[in-house]
Amino acid sequence: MRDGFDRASTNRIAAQAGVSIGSLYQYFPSKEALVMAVAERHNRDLMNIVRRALAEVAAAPVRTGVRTLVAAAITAHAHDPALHRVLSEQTPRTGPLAGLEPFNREAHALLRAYLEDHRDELRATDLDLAAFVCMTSIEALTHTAVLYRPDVLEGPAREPLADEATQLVLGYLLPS
Amino acid sequence: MRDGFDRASTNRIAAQAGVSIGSLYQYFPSKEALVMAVAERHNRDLMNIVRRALAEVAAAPVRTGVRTLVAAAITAHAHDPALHRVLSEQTPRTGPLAGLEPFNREAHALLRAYLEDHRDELRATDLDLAAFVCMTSIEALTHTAVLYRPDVLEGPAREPLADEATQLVLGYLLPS
DNA sequence: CCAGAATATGAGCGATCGCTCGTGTTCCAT
DNA sequence: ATGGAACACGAGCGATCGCTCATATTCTGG
Repeated sequence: MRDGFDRASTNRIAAQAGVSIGSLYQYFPSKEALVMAVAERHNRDLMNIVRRALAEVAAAPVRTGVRTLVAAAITAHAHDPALHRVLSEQTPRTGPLAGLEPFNREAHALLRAYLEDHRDELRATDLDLAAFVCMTSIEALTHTAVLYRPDVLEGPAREPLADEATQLVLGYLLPS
Repeated sequence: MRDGFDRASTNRIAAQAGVSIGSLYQYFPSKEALVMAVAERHNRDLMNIVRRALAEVAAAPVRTGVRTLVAAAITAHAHDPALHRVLSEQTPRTGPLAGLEPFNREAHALLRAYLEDHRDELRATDLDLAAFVCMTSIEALTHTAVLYRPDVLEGPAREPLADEATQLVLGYLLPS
């Protein structure tokens, strides 16, 4: 039964970190604060990858930009996958840890801004909805692939999944 | 901190069910078994929806069939969303509850079989990968929408999300 | 009506949790 | 060298967990 957050008891965390629980509680007022600190650092790392990628493609057309964004999503998910899995699958959206939501919000807002800058290349009109569809699809594909299907990340083609995800999103965004 | 499985203590479950814990443990040998029973019933319900939808579209072309499959995915996710969220987000993929994976496996296999029956309509060649991409995308879109974006399920258009998801998948599957 | 089987009950056991606090140790200005 | 601030320590508190078991209640065939 116990897994994720609950497997990480404060005593175990302290032992693993090589300090006593007493010391641990001098730096973090509660287990919740400790988890928040870990989660926020992780999310900051991820957002840096996302922001850098979006800045990099800001001037690039959607047709080539999406590929870069997909690659960035894979890179982001490959960054400490075990931690990412626990945080994304076990963080309650309600309750004291709900503050992690802004990460998704910002990524969504940034992607929407990029799409709006390139709206003349796109088929869709509701760019908020389009950004939601792209974000969710890319996130799910890379997330699932990194955690459960590492085989599709390095196949006969160099990166089959990245190619497919790019196809998926471009076929959706661009006019046919 | 406590949420999901851990918020549901055996004593609370028993009280909520209107029986004593003693009685509860006459029917389920452990909390794990109880959770498994709940999860299996839920997954059976979902698989029935998926199987029925795939049987219904078996002879239909991809262009019209995908829309039905997307609708089925939304229906499935709308079936007890709170339970679905706990099961899908908090069930550890490793450990004693790992037995829930076959659900995804079967759905993936069924979709792949459908795609193979219609391979002459499709652009892709690796239908296993294509099934993975479609499953993951549709699942993520409907899952996220039902749980966190109910607004995109009933907008100005009758079902904006269903339309977008169908566009996404068809644009990916069909030759341009 | 009754014996025994089947079922229901909940106090409480041992384990584990997050966390406290009295104590020991290290460091540095004087 | 010394006194005090800052830091580290871990035994153990109170709460809660999953679960047991001695006991009470209900059902059923003769």
